[in-house]
Formats: sequence, structure tokens, C-alpha cells
Amino acid sequence: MSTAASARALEHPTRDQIGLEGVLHALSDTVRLRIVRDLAREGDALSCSYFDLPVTKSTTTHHFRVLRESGVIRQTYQGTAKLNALRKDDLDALFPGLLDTVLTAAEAQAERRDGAEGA
Amino acid sequence: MSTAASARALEHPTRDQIGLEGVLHALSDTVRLRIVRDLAREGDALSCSYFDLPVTKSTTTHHFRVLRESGVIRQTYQGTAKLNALRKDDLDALFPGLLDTVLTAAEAQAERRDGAEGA
DNA sequence: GCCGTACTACGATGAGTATCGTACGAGCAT
DNA sequence: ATGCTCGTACGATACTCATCGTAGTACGGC
Repeated sequence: MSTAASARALEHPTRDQIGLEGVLHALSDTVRLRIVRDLAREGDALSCSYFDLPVTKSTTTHHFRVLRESGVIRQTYQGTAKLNALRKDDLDALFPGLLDTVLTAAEAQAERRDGAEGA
Repeated sequence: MSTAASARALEHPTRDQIGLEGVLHALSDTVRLRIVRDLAREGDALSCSYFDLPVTKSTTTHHFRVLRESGVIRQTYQGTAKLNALRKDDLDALFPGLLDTVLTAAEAQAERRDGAEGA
């Protein structure tokens, strides 16, 4: 019981440790922006394996860590799975409207890039 | 008359070449965010030398280029000076509310970091 | 106990970038 | 023309980061 604590606690920044630059940087990557969009769409915590990302698992782990350390998501263990949830309350408190605006912008851009098909 | 054209034209992305990730990345740097805040506060085009940044001139040039190439600012020559203006119209058209929200968030964070003094 | 699944840790690598110093070019004033 | 100021270009450097592969740990089921 020394190598790894039973709870496998993960480091998260407290609310007042979250910085705007860090959040913007976290969101400025295509893969991470996609993760955040999926998280927002589902509205609930999702396991890492839910996502079908165009990168390997190692890289996926890396991106989730960047999101966690910048304060965008909160990660908790649930058995062998790890659940990822948006820290919407914290972000909204610190930067009102930022998350929603970025998500809306991402959707708008996705539609533009898709050529406004589908619907 | 071959080394540099008389107009010294600068490369700018067209509106539909502006990407959200690029804009967020441009704004995720402390120095650049400060430039954008100053630009927004003054509301008009400012010369590079207006800014008192904690970096050398070379680095300043670099940051202005990142902002220009990501589509955040538009640069035009005016004699020996170079004027920098926010591309607020383009950004608002592409990502409604994004710029204002980020600026508001930056102000809020600056006040928190200053310890809510002054006023 | 044993194995599979889920995720992590570590090391490597190649690309990007923030920074600087120095040297140069463009325009303005005298 | 000479010199001054503003900004650029180029080269160097050190750091960050996105990516991968491999090996390992934690948990749950058989």
C-alpha cells in the first residue's frame, strides 16, 4: 500500500489556481477541443475509452492530463475506468460565458468546415 | 525596387481562413493577451511602440506576427510606424461573442491577481 | 490465482515557439 | 545626404509539446 494509494488521487488545480492563458491553451488543440465538445454535448462524465480519437492511447492520456492540469476537466476513478467531467461550474464562475462561447464557436466552425451539409 | 515592394504589403488570412484553434492559441500567451487587451481598450489602431512589453523588440515583432497570422489583428504601415488593429468585425462574425468574453475574462483575472485593490 | 481490459509512466523524437542579439531596411527630419 | 527612429530579418538557443511505442499497474471477472 505504499506504491500507489488506494484512492489513486489525481492532482487538480483549485478554482483560483486556474488561469485564463492555461485554459485557452488547453482549448487551442484540435484533439482537446473535440474532447471538450463531446463532454459538453453528453453533459455528463465520460470514460476515456468513450472517445474515438485519431491518436494512440498514450497521446490520449497526455491530452486528458493537459485538460485536467489546466482546470478544464475533473477526473475521477471509477474502478478500472476513469471518468472525465467538465468543470463547468468553476469555469463559469471564473470566466463567465467563456466555455459556452468557445463551444458555440467550435460548433459554428465545424458546420462551416463540413460545408453545411447534413441537418 | 525588387528587395521590398513600395507598399510593404503584409500577409493576412482571409476571414474564412481564420481558425478557432489558431485564435485561441494566439490568445493563450500572456504577452499577446496583453496586447489584445490594450488594443481593445483603446479601441483604435496602435503602433507597435505604443506597447511597453517586458520583452525585446525582436520578440515583440514575433508576437505581433503570431497575432496577425492567426487573424486576430490587422497590420498596416503608416510611414515608419506600423498600426495594429483588432479584427473585431471578422472575429465577431466567425465566433460571436468570443473576443468580448475572453477580454472580460482577462479583466476579471487581472483584478483577481491585483488583489482587488485600487478603484 | 490468472487473464484481460483500462489507463499510466517513461523514454524518445521531431516539430514548434518564445526568447534574445545583431545587423539591416524604410521612412522622416534636419 | 546624414542621421534618427521604427520595425524586420536572420541566426541561435533553450524550452515546450504532440506524438509514438513499450512496459507496467490497477481493477474486475473467470
